[in-house]
Amino acid sequence: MGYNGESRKQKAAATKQKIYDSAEQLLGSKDFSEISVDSIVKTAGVSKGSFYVHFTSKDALMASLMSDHAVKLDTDYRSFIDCFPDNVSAETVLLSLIGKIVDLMIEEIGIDNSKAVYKAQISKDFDTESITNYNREIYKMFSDLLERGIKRGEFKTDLPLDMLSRHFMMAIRGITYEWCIRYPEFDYKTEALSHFKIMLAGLRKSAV
Amino acid sequence: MGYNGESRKQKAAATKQKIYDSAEQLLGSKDFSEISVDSIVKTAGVSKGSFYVHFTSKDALMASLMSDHAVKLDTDYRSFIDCFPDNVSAETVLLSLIGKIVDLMIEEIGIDNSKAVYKAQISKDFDTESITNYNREIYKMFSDLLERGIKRGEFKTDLPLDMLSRHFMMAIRGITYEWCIRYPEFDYKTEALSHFKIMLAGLRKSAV
Amino acid sequence: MGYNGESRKQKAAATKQKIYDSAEQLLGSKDFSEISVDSIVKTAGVSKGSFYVHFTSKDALMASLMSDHAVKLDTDYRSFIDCFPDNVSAETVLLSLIGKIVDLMIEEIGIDNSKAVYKAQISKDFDTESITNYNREIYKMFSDLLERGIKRGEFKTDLPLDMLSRHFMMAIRGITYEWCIRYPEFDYKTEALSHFKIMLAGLRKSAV
Amino acid sequence: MGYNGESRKQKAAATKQKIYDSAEQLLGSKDFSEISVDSIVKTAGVSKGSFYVHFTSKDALMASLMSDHAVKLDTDYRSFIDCFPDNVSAETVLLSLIGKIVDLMIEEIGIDNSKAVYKAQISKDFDTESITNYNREIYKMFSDLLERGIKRGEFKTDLPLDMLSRHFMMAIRGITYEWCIRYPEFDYKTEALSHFKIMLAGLRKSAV
DNA sequence: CATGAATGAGCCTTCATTCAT
DNA sequence: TATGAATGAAGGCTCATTCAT
Repeated sequence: MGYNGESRKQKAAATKQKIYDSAEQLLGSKDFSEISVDSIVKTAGVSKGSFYVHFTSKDALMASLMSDHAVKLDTDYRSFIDCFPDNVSAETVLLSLIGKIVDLMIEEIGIDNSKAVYKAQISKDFDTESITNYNREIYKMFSDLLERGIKRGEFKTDLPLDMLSRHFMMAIRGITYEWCIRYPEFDYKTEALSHFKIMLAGLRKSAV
Repeated sequence: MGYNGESRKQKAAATKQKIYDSAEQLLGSKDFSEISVDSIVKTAGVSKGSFYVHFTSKDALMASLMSDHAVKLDTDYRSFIDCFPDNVSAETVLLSLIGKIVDLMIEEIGIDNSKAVYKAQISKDFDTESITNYNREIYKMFSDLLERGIKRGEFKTDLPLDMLSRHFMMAIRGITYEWCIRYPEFDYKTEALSHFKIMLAGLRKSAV
Repeated sequence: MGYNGESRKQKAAATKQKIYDSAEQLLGSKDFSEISVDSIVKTAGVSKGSFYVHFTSKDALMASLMSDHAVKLDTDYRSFIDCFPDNVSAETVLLSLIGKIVDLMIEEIGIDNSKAVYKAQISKDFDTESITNYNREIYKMFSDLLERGIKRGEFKTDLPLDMLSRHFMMAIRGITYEWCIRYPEFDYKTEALSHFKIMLAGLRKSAV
Repeated sequence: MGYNGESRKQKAAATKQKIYDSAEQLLGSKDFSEISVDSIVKTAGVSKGSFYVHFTSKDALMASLMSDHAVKLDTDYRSFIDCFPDNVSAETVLLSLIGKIVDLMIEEIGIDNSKAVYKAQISKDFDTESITNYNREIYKMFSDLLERGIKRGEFKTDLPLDMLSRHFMMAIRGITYEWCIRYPEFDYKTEALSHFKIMLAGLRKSAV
């Protein structure tokens, strides 16, 4: 019986994962509102009833999906930043982080999920709290690096730190949005680096 | 009879406008795909049949909505730019244009239509040609002003003009997106001006 | 004023005719239930209101259409029959009539109207009295010719005249139905003549 | 659980049958295009959603309806023919087959389904492949019997076998069509037998 | 846990008809 | 007569969700 229970748990987890994976896969080629529970369970090869055993609703699944990505990204970013020695300039680390963000967006998230996220945030299709939290984390990283740069005299600015970070957030978002709507012609990484070079130049000898 | 004919036409136009306005209003609180023709005609207080008398489809109405705004904005921007005397610095005009864009977004388009537009572009729910045209126009204005600034020696940069303009487009988009998802807490105009001051500073004594 | 009244009448008649012609034209390429009043008035270039000025309903127009064809055909058949001299054998006239019927079906009615008629009779889409009358007329012609043939000793049969005529009606109908569903591969005329040769042979030396 | 599963399947099958039967029933009094899914489910006493659980579309249901009848008829005809001893004349078997066809049309198919079939074939409302197959089967039976008759010297004819069979098909169709539009006054069986007696007489001592 | 039949509101669109002008 | 805007009932179909087994 104990064994049986274990087996059932494993099976249940497997079922949940199958649904999860299928949803992610479908989200790749379609829009949130275009994906039906039917299509998810069909792709997963499970019954519709199973879906509602593991997820309270379609929205809940989507929110869960987002959350997982966000957590993964947070971890990746943090460990990326932590690898830089202290003597590296804030500007260098910031540009590296931009590059890393772009890399992960392309490789980990993918264009379709990115679109989904950007749409979701605007239309509040489902709970986007996890995304918001995730943004807060990136925001904090920008903030830390900018603070370090200011303390070291790399940057000069009259703007408060949180506003400055927000500008960085908005910039990366603008570029990513452009990527979403101009894909695949848009050279995401080149544009991002180029864009932030302008911004960082504006901070170096600031007249703001 | 001439008068009567006029009266009927007026009534018809009024009906069309009612539908139009209702759609715009609903687009505020909801997503395009969440708005039903039913809800539009109910809000407008007309029959569903009337909807299809005046618009060939739901998509057509939405496209029409977008197009009208775009045309109006183009005109406004152009006449705004043309008002500046030649001796005004490109930086001043650029910052003024940013301010003007923000003003029009807030007053003419409104937060809800803005959301709709941003979503529409990502999901290609319907024909976004008018939006594309509109963007092309703003892009051209940025390009013209930046070119003038470079010729006059205000800006120094190694970047080609079209890339520079694109960075401006992306920046304004990033800020507007932020406004869309942070409304009403977000101070759209202040953030926009502040942001572009950084970017323009980055162009003034360029190390890019 | 008198002239004016005349002019209006003419105009009205013209409008009616335009509607009429358009309906006929559309009936050529589409099915009765697939033709909308909208499409008719659009083709005719008149308003929808006009349609209901001249026809009480869509059904009424269709019935009228059928009736006109039927009357025209009746006249054609009768005058065709009357052209034969008395000394021509009944069999010859009968076969000629079959040929004539086929010719008129192909040239005057057309495959699409034929289909429409055959469908209409079964589903009673609209008033088919005119068709029934038309059939009665053909029936009468068959009856007359068969009677003549029997009187002259061409045919021998125990069957009553009306039953015999009905068999002819059914046969021509079966062949026409086949034409309707096998068009354009089906050789209507050849098949029809061949079919009736068998039937007439069955009457010549009857064991029925 | 095994039993329960069976019970569920049975219930599902019952629902499908209810929908099926309702469609058949409605097809009696109305035209295919006049029957709505709404009316079917209302008659069946199930939800509209259920309809689409069991049938992929309205067309699919209709095609299924046709197909089932056709398969049943094919089987019936064949076993009927096979019962005759070899020494029975082809004419006798042919007339018996006509009688059998009429019997089955009246008892198994019914006037309403017959109408539906005849309409369907003309308007190609839905997939009529099953009907075509069914016709092919009857056609083959006619062909086999006629061939036997010719070989035995019962029939003499210059016409090729396939044309002869087609004439039989057209004849039975013409009579059935008459039944469809003259029901209930029309004596289907009597007329059919009488008709084919004429045709067979025409083949016995052929002058064709 | 797993199943999948059942639900019914909702979707966009079409259409014959009416009626004020 | 002529117009065409207005109507609202259908139309076929989808879909997230429930629940008995």
